Amino acid sequence: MPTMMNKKPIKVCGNKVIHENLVKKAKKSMPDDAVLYDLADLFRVFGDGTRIRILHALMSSEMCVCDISFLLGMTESAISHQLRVLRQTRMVTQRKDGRVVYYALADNHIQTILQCGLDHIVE
Amino acid sequence: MPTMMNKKPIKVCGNKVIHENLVKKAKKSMPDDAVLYDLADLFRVFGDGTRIRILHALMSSEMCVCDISFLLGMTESAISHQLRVLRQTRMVTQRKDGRVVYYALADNHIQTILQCGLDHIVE
DNA sequence: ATAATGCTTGAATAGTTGCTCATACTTTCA
DNA sequence: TGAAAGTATGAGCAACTATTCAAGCATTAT
Repeated sequence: MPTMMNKKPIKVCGNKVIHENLVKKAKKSMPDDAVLYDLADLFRVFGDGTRIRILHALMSSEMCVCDISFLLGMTESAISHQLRVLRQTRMVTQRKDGRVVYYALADNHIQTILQCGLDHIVE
Repeated sequence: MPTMMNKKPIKVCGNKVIHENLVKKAKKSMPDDAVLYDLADLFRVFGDGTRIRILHALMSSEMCVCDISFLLGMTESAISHQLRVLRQTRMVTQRKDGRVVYYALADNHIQTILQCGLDHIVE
């Protein structure tokens, strides 16, 4: 299905070839830039190997910083820094018990998005 | 539902508190690191405002570089650079017609993932 | 041919990011 | 009270990234 038939390029916008109708249509269907930037921010948090592994680990069960640190073979400091990012973006929640802090996935949207991506990876 | 009941911290791994059973369970359910890093790479591509807007625009219809450039109010060079990233990660496809190059979403997984994220944004 | 158009590309640069290291905070235990 | 355990945090640095700028390529028009 050729989308472009009888849509000849026409001159607009200072010597640029533009398909006016396509651009208008696209513009109409686009959410506010703010929404799309928020969306990018969301995906950016998932866009790091350490954070993805933390999130996947928490799918199994809540865990403390030590557990995650041991599981991923990384320093507690590095994990704590990433947990902060996940906390600030409300992807995980904290529960303090004595001096141990347990982290858990904030809601099941997180799992859904992760699974969504995994489905694409495995083709 | 307290996940942690009767799971007292035990000493493992050089003076660290570890919930051995939880860590083992998490480790079993974790895909290979390679898979999770690929997943992170996938999300990282979505994790940029310009690329997200390009992808969303292409949900409406295929478009040429000029169109996208005009729609997003950015230089063709900047758009072209990002399109390269999207091309290399097989998220968009090219179709050349004369000196105009039309880009389109590579497959509908892309839309699915985008929608998945949008659902989370709007709560 | 020559010029113009649409797009691509490499280098340069400013901004961002993830980890390390040292330090500090909080809670428990002796 | 002091020490230790678990975690958090700020500074610093190396690695990465997105855009700009200038140049180049391919195709069409003159």
